[in-house]
Amino acid sequence: MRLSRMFMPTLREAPSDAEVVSHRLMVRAGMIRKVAAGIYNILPLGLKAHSRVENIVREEMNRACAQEVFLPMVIPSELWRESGRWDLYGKELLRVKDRHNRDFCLGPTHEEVITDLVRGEVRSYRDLPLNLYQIQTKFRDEIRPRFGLMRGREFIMKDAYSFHATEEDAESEYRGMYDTYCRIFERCGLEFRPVEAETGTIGGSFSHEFMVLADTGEDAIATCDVCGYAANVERAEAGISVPAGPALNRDKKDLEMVHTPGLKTVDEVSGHLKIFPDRLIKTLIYSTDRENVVALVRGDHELNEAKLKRMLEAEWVGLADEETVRKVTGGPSGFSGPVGLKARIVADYAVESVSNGVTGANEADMHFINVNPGRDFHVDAVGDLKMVVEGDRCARCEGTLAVARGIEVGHIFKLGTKYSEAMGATFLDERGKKQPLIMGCYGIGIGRVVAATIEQSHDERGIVWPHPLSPFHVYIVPVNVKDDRLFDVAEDIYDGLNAAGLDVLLDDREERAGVKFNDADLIGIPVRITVSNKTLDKGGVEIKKRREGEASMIGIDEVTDKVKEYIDMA
RNA sequence: CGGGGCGUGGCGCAGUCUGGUAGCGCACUAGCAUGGGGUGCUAGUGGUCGGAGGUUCGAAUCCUCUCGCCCCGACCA
Repeated sequence: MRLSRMFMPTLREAPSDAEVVSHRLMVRAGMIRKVAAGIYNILPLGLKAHSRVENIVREEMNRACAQEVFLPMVIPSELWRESGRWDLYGKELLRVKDRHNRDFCLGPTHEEVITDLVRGEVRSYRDLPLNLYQIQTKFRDEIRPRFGLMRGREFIMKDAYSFHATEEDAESEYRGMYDTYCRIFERCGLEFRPVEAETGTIGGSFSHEFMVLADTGEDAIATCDVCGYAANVERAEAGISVPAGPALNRDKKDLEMVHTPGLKTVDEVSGHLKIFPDRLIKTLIYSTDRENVVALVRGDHELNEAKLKRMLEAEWVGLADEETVRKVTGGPSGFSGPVGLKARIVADYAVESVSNGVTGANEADMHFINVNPGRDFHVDAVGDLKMVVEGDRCARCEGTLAVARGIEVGHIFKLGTKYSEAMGATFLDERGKKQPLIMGCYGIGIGRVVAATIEQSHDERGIVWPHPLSPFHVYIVPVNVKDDRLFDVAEDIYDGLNAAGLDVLLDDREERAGVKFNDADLIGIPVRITVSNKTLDKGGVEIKKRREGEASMIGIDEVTDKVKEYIDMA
């Protein structure tokens, strides 16, 4: 490709709304342009990077015997009503009406469509197993799109769905996809980590996320360096830590009510009473799809709603509104406590070991002190409810958890029969018995892989593409296109590299060398060949690797071999 | 959805408080020079000041409404 013909509008400055480095660099390199919040045009350079990722994904999915299909983006509401998600998915589901006033949605994910397709065709266990995937545009009306392609509303995703006759087959497919995903991200040149994850609105029995490690990541992951346990903090189990000795042995004093005017937060109350926050019992009133519950965590801990939801086996949980708080506790929010409550009370393990603690008194501006679990209030269920933090004990071994940030680029789910049962997708087994299909689903955010790559691989001058994802292999800079001698050599090299099957960008613009060097660094092509009279006089051209600082001289006839050698070894 | 902020040429911004003929840098066009890290000089192109309504002799500037975008929050009682 000749740069003079390429639509690659590079920018010296980034738009002020671009915050993270991948977003800034993608805009500056002319890879993307914004159309609306979370909605982008993808320009040639950006599309080439996307294609590189897609091709790797295709190759590996095909190798794993998955087959590519292409499903519609506009989906009739009936399918979503069948699965129950029309009502459950919430505002992220963009709903539209057609001219007949019928409801449709823009597909944020395709379990319904694929299940509908498969239930119509698959009759027998002989038709199984099946793994179908597509690479397609998804739309999720995100609450707050940001960071360019990292959290867009419209984005390109590879999603695969598998169907099996037995649990064993389904789990073996899940493990197969796990391996396939590892291979995909390794081939992309990413530093990543698979972690145990929450299943969210997709549902299913268990799942793993594939996280690219990056400080700008929106997810936090907890890892144990002793046993290798790794999980999204939304999911991560907390080990039961042994409370400090004196706390256990403290004499139980009499319950007492104290005046705490206007003091609601843990910090305010503990500051006022001059005690550590771990003496407080934080009392959270939750509404769920079936009842209101009281959840207790220690004052210095945070509640993990996903854990609460699982413990309660609820469809959804959410903090209760003021009115509900009053109904449950009899007092205003900010002064809730478990003492005397009739509602169901669940508590984190750590709450049990608080003695002579502090809680709200279910009365405005009042707290109890010297509260003791068991004596002053009952707990219906105890479990792991806290959000893990750096330094917590690992739940699986004696190690300690570290918390790092990551970008979720892939997610695999063992779905089970959630969709097949809801939508009547069944097959006949060997004995002629009707069974629901056992499903799995496996997603990769293509654009996120691109963004995460840049997030992980850049310097102050621009992008530094890992070879497999780079839009071009080589960038040729003739320092002066008006000099025929030099430009002819550049064109010969260009032809030679093209003939060798490489993707080459020839900067034939009438720009100064400095401009070209800066653009070359910005768009991050792995190899740069500079053609100038200075080097031609010494019988060669200059080769510079984007990842390395120093350039070196090579003979003109060596260029193709040297470039191939460098590109292939990555 | 709550709070805050911003909409002025393609991009980055000043001007708004205190109303008086719309400005800077980059980019773009032409010419000359230059030709290894965003070069110099000269001459240019390009703006309904997000939109609608109002106040005023006069509005980018004041008032009302509206649209869009960004940031924070929307879980710690």
